[in-house]
Amino acid sequence: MKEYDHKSIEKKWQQRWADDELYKTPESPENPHYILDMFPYPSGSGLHVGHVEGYTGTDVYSRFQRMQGKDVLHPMGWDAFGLPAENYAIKTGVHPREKTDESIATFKEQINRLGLSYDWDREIDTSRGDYYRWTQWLFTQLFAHDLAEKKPAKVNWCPGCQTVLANEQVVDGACDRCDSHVVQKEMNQWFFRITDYADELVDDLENLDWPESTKQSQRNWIGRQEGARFTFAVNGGGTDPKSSSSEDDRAGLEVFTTRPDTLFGVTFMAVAPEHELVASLLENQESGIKNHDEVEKYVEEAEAKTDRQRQENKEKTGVQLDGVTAVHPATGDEIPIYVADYVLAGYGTGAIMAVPAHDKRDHAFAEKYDIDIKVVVIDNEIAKASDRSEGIEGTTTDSLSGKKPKEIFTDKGVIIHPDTFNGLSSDEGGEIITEKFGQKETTYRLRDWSVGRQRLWGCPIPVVYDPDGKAHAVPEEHLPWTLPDDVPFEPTGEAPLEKSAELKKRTEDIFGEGWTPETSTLDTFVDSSWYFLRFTDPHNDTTFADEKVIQDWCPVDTYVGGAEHSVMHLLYARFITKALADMNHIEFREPFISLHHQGMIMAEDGTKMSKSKENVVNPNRVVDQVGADTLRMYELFAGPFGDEVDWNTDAIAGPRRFLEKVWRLAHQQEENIKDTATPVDDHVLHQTVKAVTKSVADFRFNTAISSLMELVNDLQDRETVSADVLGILLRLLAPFAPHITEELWQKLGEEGSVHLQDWPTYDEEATREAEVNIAIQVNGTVRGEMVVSQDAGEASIISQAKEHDNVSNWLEDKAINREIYVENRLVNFVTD
RNA sequence: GGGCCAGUGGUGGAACCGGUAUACACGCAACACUUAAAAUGUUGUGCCGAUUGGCAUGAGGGUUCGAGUCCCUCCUGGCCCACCA
Repeated sequence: MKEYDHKSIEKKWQQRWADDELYKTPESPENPHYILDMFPYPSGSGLHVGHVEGYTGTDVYSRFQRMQGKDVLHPMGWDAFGLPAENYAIKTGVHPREKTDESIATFKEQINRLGLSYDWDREIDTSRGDYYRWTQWLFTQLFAHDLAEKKPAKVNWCPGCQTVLANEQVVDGACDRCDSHVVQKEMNQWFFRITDYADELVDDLENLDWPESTKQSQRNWIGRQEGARFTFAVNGGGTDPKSSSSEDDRAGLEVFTTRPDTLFGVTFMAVAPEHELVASLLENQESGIKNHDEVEKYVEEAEAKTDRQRQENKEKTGVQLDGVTAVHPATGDEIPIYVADYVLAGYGTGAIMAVPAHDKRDHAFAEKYDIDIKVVVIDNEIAKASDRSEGIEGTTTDSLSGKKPKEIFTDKGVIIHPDTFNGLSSDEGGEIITEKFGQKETTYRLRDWSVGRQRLWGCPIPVVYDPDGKAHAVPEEHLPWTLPDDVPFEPTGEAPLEKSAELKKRTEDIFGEGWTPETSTLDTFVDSSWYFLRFTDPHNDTTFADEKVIQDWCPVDTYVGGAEHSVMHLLYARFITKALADMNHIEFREPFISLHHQGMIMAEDGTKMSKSKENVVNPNRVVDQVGADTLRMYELFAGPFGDEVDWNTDAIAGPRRFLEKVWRLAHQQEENIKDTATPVDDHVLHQTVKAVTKSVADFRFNTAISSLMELVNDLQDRETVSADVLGILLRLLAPFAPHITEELWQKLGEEGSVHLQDWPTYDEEATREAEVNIAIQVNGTVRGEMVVSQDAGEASIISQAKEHDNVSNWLEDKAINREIYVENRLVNFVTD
């Protein structure tokens, strides 16, 4: 018997499959199934065992679907624009193009050594003109439909990367790439209006077969809040609130709240330092604000701070706007207004009605500045007037401060008597109060998507400016609007493309004197927001992808990638899909029907694998030592697909031994075939086919593998194994271990590749065993076991059970109250 | 503070609709083969007792003939979000 030599076998079949174009995507699919991995950024450090689990999962699933007769689209490509290559260029002077191509070559070689069944004819590279031409086309479409716009905005500026960052890229006030402290800067920026789709992006999550945690992350990110808007008139500064002139912001201070039921508990207002009311009070000489300088100083200090610095300061701070008051819309009470930096300018209206009795932050502020606290809700009911001084103990206020409110609710100047709401639930009261004094409002945490980057290694924004400074999309015939080649790498603070003479000249040549190019590039999330469409028709040079071909394959049936993309990438791709649907380019509104996350592979010590800790496992090394088939099985067997697992070199022995057993089994079989006609009617076999089929369909690869191990353990104990049975084993195993199964399949003398065979089927009837072992319980505790035949009736089984030696001892002198029989499982006798 | 998830042998984990908890694998031990080792094979392996018993799925309650699974309270850990009104 030959030894199992994984090296020669894997090399041989990888070559053969490539020559035979075994994984070519069918042209006109009748039974399409689109299985997609999140395509990687080809980093310089190469593929990492963490990638392997995800890619192997989709590979197993793709092979399984093909064997079940599906036409499978399973492509791979490169999310190739990005900062690391540019930073590497700055450091070494090597052009990002060169470095990127090198990295891609490394990745591809590593992927191919794993025996993954990608159709490489469909490879895409987002940094190539034939791809980004259509990214630019997408931009011009959004621009034409008012979904892309340039607007002045305070943006996150990373001094380290010399660029603008999206909110999503700022982690705890620091750049998520270089960790520099992010500062705020006012700039003109390109945005995609994702907020137009906020409601649909929330509502459509309902119908997606995605992990609940991922849907929840998206909901949290979008942050839809139902609540109410109230307008508080502003008094003071010599302006009569009732004669509000339209351009005077002080006529009404608008607030958003999710707790309209607490309206009668408002004792002060707080506005963000950036709020326009503050600015107008400070600017207007006659505003009558008495502490002008103090307020100005506070605002200046607050604006110098980043959000992070404001958060770090746990103590709430603020300054009262002296001489100005707000008028309560229900009671007419005059209420003090404060500027306070705990109020966020970017959320809601940038101003709040403060209810210190029912909000922790407001409470802390009120305590500090000695402001009234009015309890208006007790135990989720609008408090009765008499309760507003009594019964406070043990309520929210009590738990907040241990203090009694300083002033009890007053009905001075009440328009509608607040007692009208007594005893209503918080929700009911809130609704009525909203109706009478304000209006319903929904607000979102989601901001528009800032897509401009002052970087070199990205897709150029296809926009030029006429001599008046008006933006025009570059017409389609000039796409791709190529990335110029004459740009120095070193960052200077201005956009790298600013320094390109080539780009300037090109713009003037085409559009005329005085025209200038846009010099920022697109966020790489734009590149990856539509790539799944391009895979359906990657070589099309007249459109981004033929509409009919897209319709053939899309939406993606099965999408797999890391949970770290739960928000950004997945949200952006959903938005672009909806926008393209609204522009009538595609006919579906969700890109990914079903989604799975692969778990992270941690280092042996349970920490993240990282280059600096030198604990990264290179898949090539493992493939050399034990083979790709073993590595694939090891990673899928280590635990549930979505769970994080620690790499464990010792445990690789299990799958390797298993494959060696299969190897020996096949060879022994070859040497002493006694009965090739043994019918395939064995219940173990049928049970295995059933279990593996179900497990793979559910992405439960670890249990699929253990079922296969059980089958092999069983076959090993038999004197002979027929070719039929071996053939079934090999087909079940083929998706997991494509090389060894192909080798053994050929050895069996079968026609064609094992990967082109039909998936084995099972007969439900045949999975049943003639005799089953059932448990006998007395009062729920197992007291014995017995073997019964499948056709024995309930009555006979129960009487047999009573005869059981041990059980009869337990039943002696007891009256049986109930007899419970569960088919194929157990009998339970319930006694007194 | 909010959201989501998890806690089962020495280890990774299995247990589908509430029905014999610990499948499968790693590790460990003994034995066989061997001059020896490796490899392979066989047997054993939750804990306490040693006889047919008792106790075990983070802790404590509950529902049930029966709970790892369902409900309540709590503890621990992880991930994401967070001065979002």
